[in-house]
Amino acid sequence: MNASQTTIQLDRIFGALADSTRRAILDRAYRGEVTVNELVAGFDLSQPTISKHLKVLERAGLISRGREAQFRPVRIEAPALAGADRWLGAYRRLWEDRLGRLDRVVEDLKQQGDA
Amino acid sequence: MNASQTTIQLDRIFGALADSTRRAILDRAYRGEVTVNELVAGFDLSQPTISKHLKVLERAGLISRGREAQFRPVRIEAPALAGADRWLGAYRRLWEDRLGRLDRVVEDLKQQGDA
DNA sequence: TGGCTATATGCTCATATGGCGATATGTGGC
DNA sequence: GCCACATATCGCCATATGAGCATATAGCCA
Repeated sequence: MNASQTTIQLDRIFGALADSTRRAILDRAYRGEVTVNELVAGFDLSQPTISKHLKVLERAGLISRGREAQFRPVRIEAPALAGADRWLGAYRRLWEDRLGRLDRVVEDLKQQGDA
Repeated sequence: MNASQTTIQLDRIFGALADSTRRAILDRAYRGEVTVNELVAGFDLSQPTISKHLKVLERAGLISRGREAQFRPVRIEAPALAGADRWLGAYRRLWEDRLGRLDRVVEDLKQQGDA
């Protein structure tokens, strides 16, 4: 199951997403390219701290950095997010489709039967 | 964006998913209820270590524990996974639909134009 | 060149995490 | 009540993470 992304990549992707500041940075990058200082202005964290978060996101492949003069604009990267989405997608039938709901009913009945 | 899950819950969910052992435990629980010792047998990790992983998963709401005699069977929980999926879903247009692909083309052109 | 601005890196600190072995707790069966 | 088995918790270690301040690097512009 989920052979398309390496284990370590998924570790990094989910690890990067496990922090609200980094998720907020992604939200911001989703709306368009953004510079480090713009992020610093928006987050009430020091510039080095933001840079460190960006490094985590970059290492996970969730963002890439451009180079425009002395700016290093942050751009969101779809493939890593798509990888996480693909991993989660394998479980989607648990809550999404008719078959999944039916499974849950069966599970619940089994639970109650055992109790 | 993504108001349905609290920040801390998402921190825990993604944090729990950021470990390959825990993802493998979920894979296993997805195929049906499983006991701690069954997991220990399958993972080449000590029983306390597995229990600790289970605690992380439980705290994130990704599993729940039953009680059948002296067993505490592990059951996968859809809502937390669905929460993570919903969060990721907000970005899905980046890689999935026609509009997303068009956006990417525009972005790329803009990039090249700026370079 | 020199100075200004944007960003990165080094250091330190406090806390979190993953692993282990040893041991405690809980539950069913004799 | 006691034993055996399943699971949880404790204490410990090594390493990782997030934060800050101070400082270094890098690119523009005068």
